[in-house]
Amino acid sequence: MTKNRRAEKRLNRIYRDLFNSFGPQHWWPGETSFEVCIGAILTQNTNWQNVEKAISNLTKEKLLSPRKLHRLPQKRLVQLIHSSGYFNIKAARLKEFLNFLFDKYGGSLEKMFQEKTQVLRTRLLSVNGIGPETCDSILLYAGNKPIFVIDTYTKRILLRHKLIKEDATYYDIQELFMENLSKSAKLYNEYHALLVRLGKEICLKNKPKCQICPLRKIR
DNA sequence: TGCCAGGCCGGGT
DNA sequence: ACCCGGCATGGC
Repeated sequence: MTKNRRAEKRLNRIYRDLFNSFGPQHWWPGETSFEVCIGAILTQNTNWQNVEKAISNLTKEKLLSPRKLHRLPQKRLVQLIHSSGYFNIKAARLKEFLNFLFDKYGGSLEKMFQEKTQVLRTRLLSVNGIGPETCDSILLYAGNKPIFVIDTYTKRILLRHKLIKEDATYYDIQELFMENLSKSAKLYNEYHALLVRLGKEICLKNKPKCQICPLRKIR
């Protein structure tokens, strides 16, 4: 996929329409970079509301730091993140991430993000439990790196606009955005947040002719 | 009530 | 190289 004037125009128009309609989304809805990393893992295939409860438990217990979570027994972690669902597997994934963070960067996110982005991306993807979306969410929303995040909402919306085909992969879709938009973390941040907002605002499955959609093509 | 939510892994073809 | 079952809660 190379730069494509038509795609460029449509993607910019979609962004403009969404921003005009919804305004800035102030993403990621987390306080610190570390909280973003934890949230990115906890929200895998899970409603954000359930994740917020889990994060709020960790906050209350003052456990929301790499060192504290690294030391916390996994059984206790399972209890605290119970509301986020898949608690056993997610506790293990959080531990995998923390082990990685301490092994490679002495537990410092700051050090981790000093790594060259592409190198860090490859390394994060090798952590068990971190796939493309979780990895890119960490890079963009915790590390402020210009990497576009793709999720199910994004794919669904682009399908409706016929900007991609059904069989497009994560990387196909990511390339479409990154080849055709200016390489800006701020833009990627807001754009993806707006797509999620749109995905939540309208029910694409049950309301095929939603009236409130700001994008005329999504009905 | 049943369906869905800001995925990813591992085993089977 | 795909395909699919499993993982689990809380809200509507």
